[in-house]
Amino acid sequence: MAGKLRTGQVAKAAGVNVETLRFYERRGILKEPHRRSSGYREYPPEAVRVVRFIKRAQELGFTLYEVEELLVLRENTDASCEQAKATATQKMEEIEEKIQSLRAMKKALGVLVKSCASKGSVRECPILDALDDKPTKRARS
Amino acid sequence: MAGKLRTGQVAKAAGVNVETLRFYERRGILKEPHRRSSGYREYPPEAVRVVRFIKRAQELGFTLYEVEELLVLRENTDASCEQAKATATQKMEEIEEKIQSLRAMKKALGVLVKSCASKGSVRECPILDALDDKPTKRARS
DNA sequence: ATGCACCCCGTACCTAGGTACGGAGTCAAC
DNA sequence: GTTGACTCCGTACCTAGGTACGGGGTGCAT
Repeated sequence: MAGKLRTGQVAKAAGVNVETLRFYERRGILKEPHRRSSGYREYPPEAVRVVRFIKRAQELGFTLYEVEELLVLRENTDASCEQAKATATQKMEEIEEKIQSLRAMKKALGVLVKSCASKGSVRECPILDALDDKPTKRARS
Repeated sequence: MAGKLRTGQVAKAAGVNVETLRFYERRGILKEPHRRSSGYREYPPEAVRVVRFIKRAQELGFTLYEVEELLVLRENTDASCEQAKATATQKMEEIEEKIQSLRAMKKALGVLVKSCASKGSVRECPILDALDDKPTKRARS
């Protein structure tokens, strides 16, 4: 059950093109699927989710390398547990900082919209302030 | 008060290199500063904040083009207000979706860390699920 | 009035992340 | 058993976002 998928099907379902799958495979971010005797790749349905994850994570500002780290965590839950835990914890912090920045940006845009809606002009636009005390390097403790 | 800055100073303060400033200027994302009679650029202190904003926004997954849109909003608060409002509102939605995705990712990592801390292995890692139903169209509140 | 750091500009080059090409083999429906 | 869509692989090419180079001018402290 749960048919195996071929490259074209995975690509279409995930919204990427076939060459991208091969590219990810070469990069090691997508692991090599089983092959038929003909050489055709046969992906498990999960592959689609992996690829979608990759694309979404990229939109969130993660590099392929970082995405790979995240995916490794996924498999790696028994071996080198402490290591994995440390990585995960650190990623969580990074993610939290991104969330904070995005919240600030959203808020700043909200202010713009509102001032725009009510009256004409706003001096001192808040957008720059939004990311000004950037949590970029480390959230201040 | 508040001296004008030269390229090197802005670059250093913002953590980029000088060529990057020129590159942004060519791209139109950083507007051309005043020049001395010698041809030297003189930036207002705010330029540093603009550049930092650009860098941070990129880390949040925005392209330079998108960053430009955001920066344009900043200046554009009187003219074509309705237009600006629409753009801002749409960006806010996009940002909210990113926040949702990041929250989901963070939570998934939390599960990993916990399961890792307590016992050995976890089947069915939650990371993929995190972005699986990406909030692209329907953010769950 | 010289030295050294800094700036100018144009142009070439680089990395990340794909995309496209093209000749050959495979699958399945007709 | 042929046809048309799909897949294989290697290699070349492309876009975004910078970086580096190099020859020449500037600023200012000594």
